[in-house]
Formats: sequence, structure tokens, C-alpha cells
Amino acid sequence: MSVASGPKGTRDFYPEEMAFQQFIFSSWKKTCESYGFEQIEAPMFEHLEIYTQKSGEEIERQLYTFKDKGNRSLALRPELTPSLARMVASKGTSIKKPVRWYSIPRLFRYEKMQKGRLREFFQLNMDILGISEVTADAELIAGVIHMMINLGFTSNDFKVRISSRTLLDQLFSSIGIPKNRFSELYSLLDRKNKISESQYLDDLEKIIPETNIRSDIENIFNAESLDYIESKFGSFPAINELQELFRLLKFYSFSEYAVLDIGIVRGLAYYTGIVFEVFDIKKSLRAIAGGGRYNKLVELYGGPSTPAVGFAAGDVVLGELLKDKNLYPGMPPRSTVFLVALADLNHKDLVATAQSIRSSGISCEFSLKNVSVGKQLKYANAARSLFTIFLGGEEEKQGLVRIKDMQKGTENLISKDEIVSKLQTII
RNA sequence: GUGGCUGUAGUUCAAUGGUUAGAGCACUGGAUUGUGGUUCCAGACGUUGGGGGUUCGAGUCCCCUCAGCCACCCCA
Repeated sequence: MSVASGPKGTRDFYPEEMAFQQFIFSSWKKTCESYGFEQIEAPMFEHLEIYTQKSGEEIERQLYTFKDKGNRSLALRPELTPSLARMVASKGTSIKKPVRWYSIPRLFRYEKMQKGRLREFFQLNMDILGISEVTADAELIAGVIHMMINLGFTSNDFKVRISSRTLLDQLFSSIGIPKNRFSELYSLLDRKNKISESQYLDDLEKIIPETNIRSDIENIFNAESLDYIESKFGSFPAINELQELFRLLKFYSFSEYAVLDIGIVRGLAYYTGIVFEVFDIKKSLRAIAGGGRYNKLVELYGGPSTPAVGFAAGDVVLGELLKDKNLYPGMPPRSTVFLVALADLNHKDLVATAQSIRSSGISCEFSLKNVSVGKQLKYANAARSLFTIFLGGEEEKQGLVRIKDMQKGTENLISKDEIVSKLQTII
């Protein structure tokens, strides 16, 4: 293996991989467009500051950064949301709201690779801007659920796990936890399922020495329903918002796909309200998608105050789950029709027939080498063709051609003049 | 960034420190020039990831490096 391989964490897309990717992308597009989202695209690299200003230096460790010839600091985009917020911000108040945008960006993160995590990958992004009402959160979560359904998944394969940053903030405040300990608590909550019970209790004691507050936290973290939280801690605006969200999801008939999970925190940064992640049912893979409300981001980039909610779904984890569940139907035909030249056919007739089929919008190919009929049929298989048409020979003399259905193995004689019209009726 | 495991044909994997490193699948060609998917036969395919060391002898043991997998960190 002396041939060069691509850089670490990148993939080559041969026709097989490309077909698989297109299967995912075209399903994504179909879903987005059925929800009335318009496609956008942004530059593949941006000024470094748009990523560092909102997060810390920790972020820079995972960025591909470089200087251009004008000595400007740039970075390959690790996510789309900052670019999107910038695009919205730069239109100021002139942009027509609500904005319903989707995009399938190619993204780059300098990360230690693991299963489901590469250095170059794609994401589907769906965002609604300009609506502060929870109806937008519901519409977007419905969108992510529908995206999964359109790919063939069922409620036995995945769940959207929903939480709220505001709810946790409000609960923590109400039981007397100072704001400066919130981030530690979020981080612990995020780790809760990965570490042992005793480790978790030790860590919790370090953050919260007061016994009575710790037992309140236990109650919050173990809560399985909004009603339970309400009965324990009273009513909060954020509880009502979540209840409204679940009520709305019922209208979409998507209740079975959505569950409350207080433990969903989403790695900090810009989320301001409802947050959610999509997991496979066994939670054996990393998150398939994640998102939530980010009402401050457009403002941060100098735009008018704009409420926003969005999510992103990566192609890598989703691809693995599709293969696990056997939902990929395989590569489509390369050519619908393969022309087989019998011995006496001249090349001019072969090409002319091919061109008339191609001009009618039906894909068609033929062997560029003069080989046996058996070999030509093998080529037809390799092209995954649905039909072969035999040109020349005895039939030719009567103005006929033999057309063969490659799946059924059946053959029919048709008039040479009606090849195109016949194909149009049977495809 | 930290720690562990693994690198052998295109691919999935064999080979106690000992002759010329093997097999399935895939690939190419063929089985009386007009019928594919099945079958049969043949062929091509390797600096054992790369470099260094130990040894009479290294795919096998040691070191370095690169790559992949896994657990951390992180996950926008």
C-alpha cells in the first residue's frame, strides 16, 4: 500500500459512497422543501473571529485556521450557525421574517477521530428566525422528526430528547444555587450517564456542599415528567412552555417520537431556551442531531434582536444508523437502458439509437468495445440497467428489435421505430 | 491534548522466531462469436503501513513514526 491516502479524517467518495450520500441528501432536501424551507449556502471559510468571539480559546484547538496572503486570520467553518447569523445580521431589518432556511454545509473540525466523528463531514441545518413563540420550536422539532421518518426510521429506532436551558436555570435559582455554579452543574449533568453513581455523588458534593440542596437536585435530575417537577417545585414559565411544546407535537401526531430528558444540556454557548437531541433508541451512537433556541446570536453579530431556533444533523452518524437498520436501498441504475450490438450491427446505427433514446430523457449506454453478446450483458449488469435492447441480427431485417427486462428475464419483440415510445410507457 | 488496542493482496482474514507469506470475496480472461445474475477453469494481485534495531534467521520480538479503532477531553 504505497499509494497516498487522503488526509486524516477525510473520506473519498467513490460512486458507491456518492450514491449513498445522495440518498441522504435528496431525502433531506425533500423534507426541508415540504416544510417550506429555502436552501442557502455560505463561504467554506470565515474570519477566525466569528468563531472565537462567541466561544473561548478551547474552540480554536478544534479549528482549521490559516492566514491568507493578506495576513488575515481565517478558519474553515466548523459549523454553519455563525455564518447564518452573520447573513441574517447583515441584512438588518430589511429581511423578510420569518426566515425558514436550510443548508447542507461541508464542515471541518480538527478533532481526534472516533467512530462517527471525522474531520470533514456534512450536516443538515434547518433554522427558523424571527419567531419567538414556541410554535417555531415545535415546527422545527417536527421537521427533524419528519426528516428521520422520510429516511425510513420509526419510533422504535430513535427519539427526540427535549429539555430546556431556561427551565434548569429557573429551577436551580429557585432552590438557591448561585448562578456561578450553573456551568459546573450542566457539565456534571451532561456526564451523569457516563460515570459511576459513586463518582457522580462525589462530584456533586464538591459542587454543592449543602445536603438539602443536593436532594433537590436529585429530584430535578431524576424527574421523568413535567407534572412531577411542577408538583415538587411549583409552576415556572419554562414548564408551561415545554408543556405547550409537547401539546403542539401532538397536533403533528409526533408525540411518540418525543420525550422529556432533563439531562440534555447541549454544549453550552449560545442556546437560550428549549434544547433537544436526537438519539438512536439504544443510545449506542452519538447524537444524530441536536439543536435548540438561540435568541441572542444574531444580535451578537451586530444585527437586530432576532429570535431563532435551529438544529443540525450530521451525515456520519446518520449514515451508520441507516446501514445498521438496512434502510439504504442500494445504488440506483446507472443507465436505464443498455444497448447490445449483435454481430452485424454497424456502429453508426448503434450510436444513432442511443442518441434518440438519450434525447428523450432516458439514460442509455452501450459497450465502447466490440465484445461478445455475453460480455455486453455483463456490462449491462454492471450498469444496473433495467432493460437491454438487442440491435441488429435477424430481427433487424424485419424492422424489429428485441427488448429484455433484466430483472424478470423476459423478452419482447418491438418495432424499431417505437423504441422510445415503448420505453416511455414501461419505465 | 491523554491513555489502551490493531496495521499482512483491492477487501475480509490465515501463517509456533525457521524453506518460495496463504484462503474466501472482488477483479481480469475463458468454458463452439445471439443472452447476464448461478456454476466451473485460469490469471493478475505483496518492499507484511513506513523507518531503524535484536537475531544465524523477523509478518512474528524491541524502539520510532504514520494510519485506523476504543476510552477520556470536547462535541458549536
